Amino acid sequence: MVNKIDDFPLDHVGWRLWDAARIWKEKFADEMVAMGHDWYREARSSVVPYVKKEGTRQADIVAQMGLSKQAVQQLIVDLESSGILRRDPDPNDGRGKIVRFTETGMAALRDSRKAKAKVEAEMKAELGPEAFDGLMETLRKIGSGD
Amino acid sequence: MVNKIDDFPLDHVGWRLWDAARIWKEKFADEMVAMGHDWYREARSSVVPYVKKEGTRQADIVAQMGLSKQAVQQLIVDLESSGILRRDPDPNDGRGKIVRFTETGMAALRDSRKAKAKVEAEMKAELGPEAFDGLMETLRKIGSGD
DNA sequence: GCTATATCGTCAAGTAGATTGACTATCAGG
DNA sequence: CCTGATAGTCAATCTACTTGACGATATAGC
Repeated sequence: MVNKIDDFPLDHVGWRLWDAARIWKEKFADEMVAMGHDWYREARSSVVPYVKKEGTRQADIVAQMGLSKQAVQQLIVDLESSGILRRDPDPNDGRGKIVRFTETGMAALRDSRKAKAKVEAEMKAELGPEAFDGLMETLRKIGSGD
Repeated sequence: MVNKIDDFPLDHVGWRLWDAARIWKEKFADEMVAMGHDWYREARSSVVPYVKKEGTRQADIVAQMGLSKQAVQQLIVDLESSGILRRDPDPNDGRGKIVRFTETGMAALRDSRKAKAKVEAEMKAELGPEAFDGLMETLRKIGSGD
């Protein structure tokens, strides 16, 4: 029987954005786990969108993720030992390594797209297509303004 | 000269929401630091909105934050040693403690409202009032649907 | 009252996801 | 070739949590 907070309401954009993002991630993770991807853990998978089908240089992933190279490496190593990614030496640069999906990783990727599509569809249904599109447009504006 | 990611685009609701939330928090934190609140650090302050002016029982904060009581305690202890919060024994419950703002904390709170208002105003100006209100409405719908 | 059980806060230790620092190997430009 | 920058690695640390164990107090049932 806890009183509602009235003094310092959480009903402001910042909190709402954060909460909506949290809900999305939760639903997505649930979908992934439901499809059998127990390896899927929030942050460990954050590197996945940056790996291209042809493979991506580790340094490029670092540059795009905005994390330290050590942090990115840890994520990659984890996904490597989970059998999702593998790394080959870069033929054009003796220092570099190319990060690629394994076959398992490709399958996981296909499932992650399904999961994403499903969560998006649910949200679209809940909000209505116009509101959903409006949301996307507004969010893009926020992201590009920075 | 990094290629743009085209295979696995990040332009979907989940990522956009997360990114917008991140931008908001960043701006807010910047404002707080600009006002001299160096103590302000993202997570440590997450407990602040749950503390009412009259004081709030620690257990109630725990219940509302959705974290373990130990985690909440750590946050409170940190803010206590930063001089923002203080704790008194609950007169109605020998086990309990009441969390309150110190004078410093009240001042910080007033500034945090200013910061929030400023960031919101900026966002409203950037997006236009209709888009901003639409955003809020949509986000509330997402939050309540869960 | 008395006892069983639950709740409140605390202490301690462990984990996940990041950080910084130090190092080796390699590359690219004078 | 040196010189300096870049790519990746290893190790230690930090922060924000977690779970487990515990003592003190409160509450319900008898």
